[in-house]
Amino acid sequence: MTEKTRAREEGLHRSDNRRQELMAAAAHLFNQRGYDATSMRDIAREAGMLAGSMYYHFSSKEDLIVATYEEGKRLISTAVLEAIDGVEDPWERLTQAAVAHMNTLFGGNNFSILLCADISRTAPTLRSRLIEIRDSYDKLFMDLIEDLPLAEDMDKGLLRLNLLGSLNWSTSWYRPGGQTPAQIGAFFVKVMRDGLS
Amino acid sequence: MTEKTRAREEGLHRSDNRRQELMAAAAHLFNQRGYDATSMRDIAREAGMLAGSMYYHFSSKEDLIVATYEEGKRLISTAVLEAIDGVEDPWERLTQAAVAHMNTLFGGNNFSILLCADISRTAPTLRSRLIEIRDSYDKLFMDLIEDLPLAEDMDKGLLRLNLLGSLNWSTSWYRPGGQTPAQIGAFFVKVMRDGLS
DNA sequence: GGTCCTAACAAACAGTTGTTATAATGCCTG
DNA sequence: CAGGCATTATAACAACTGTTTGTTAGGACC
Repeated sequence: MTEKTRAREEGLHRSDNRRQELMAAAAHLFNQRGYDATSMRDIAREAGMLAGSMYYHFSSKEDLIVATYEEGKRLISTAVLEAIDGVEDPWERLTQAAVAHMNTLFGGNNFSILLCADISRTAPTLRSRLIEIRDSYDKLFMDLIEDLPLAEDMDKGLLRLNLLGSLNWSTSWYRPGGQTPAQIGAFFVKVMRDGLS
Repeated sequence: MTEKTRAREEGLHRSDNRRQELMAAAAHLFNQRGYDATSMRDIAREAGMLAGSMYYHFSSKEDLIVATYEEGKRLISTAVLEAIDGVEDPWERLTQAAVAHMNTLFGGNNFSILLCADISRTAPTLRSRLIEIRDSYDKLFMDLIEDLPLAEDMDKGLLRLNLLGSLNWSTSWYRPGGQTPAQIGAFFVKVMRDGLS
């Protein structure tokens, strides 16, 4: 009663909970099998409803995909921004960003890791929506690299792709047990800064 | 006549040509849309035959996928081995390998680039077959990095993942017009060697 | 108490999927 | 010319796809 009322006052309906549950189920399956191999029925089953019922919450599979992707961007953006807040040294900022990036990816949240999946093979209409979301996240790293004290002619766009490539590729090989995600992130930045020789 | 005869003597049938054509069509579509979104009918149409007829050449879609993947590994392995042949300096060997890697990926061959697709979301039985193939290619780079003059406690496995991550991730963003694939490959190795500061 | 909104079920839609069995073609050899 | 084999076409299969529709139960609100 009172709970319902409070929820209502905050503009939340019961459907917002179920919506979140659907997104969680979807993100989980998307990570496990990919977008194509995950059917609406699979997602619905994991969330405890039937496929048709999902269309009350999401008007299409594409919209559901975009919603999970956007949630992933929201979570990882927040984490990175918090991590660099107050840090002054440009290299330290990049390091902390990479660490937060990795910690978020492998911290158990099923959403952010979706941002690291290759989307170049998805359907064009979906792809363009996802690209826009990810670009807005990548911009964070672009700014961090822009602030580094580098030679004038250094290709900073290529540097960003260099680092994000290493970091994101980790989603295809990382398994718990060895180096922690934070160590891996810091290591990649350190190698980029200091080199090996 | 004589051509046919010679082909026959070498154990080649007409089907070997068609098999290659099917693999080429498959690789092209796999790159464009991914494995799941590419149907056997799509591949057959591009090769000028009907879906059912493909099963004379490949006993399943999975086998066709594995065949294209393996062909990709064969091509890029050959290119890298040729590139480092005779080169002595360890860093130069790694550089030449990275350059050959990139040149092969973006050199118009539709097979090798398949090796850079994330396969962690494919069906388990297929995945294990693909992993085996790619591992045998990655080993080339493992050896190259093993030969670098590095500190004793340096994690060389992580270095390989660092470099291959950057290189392979390029398949998700590279477009002709800017730096050439060769320049990108050499740049990533140079950054790893010398750092930025 | 009647009305509307929320949320879900149940069933079906038309189209696509990988795959198979069978039949037809066409070329090479004898 | 005949026989056989290599290669393709044809047609169908069961299962699955995203989505739509009609319906229903339960609260909330006037």
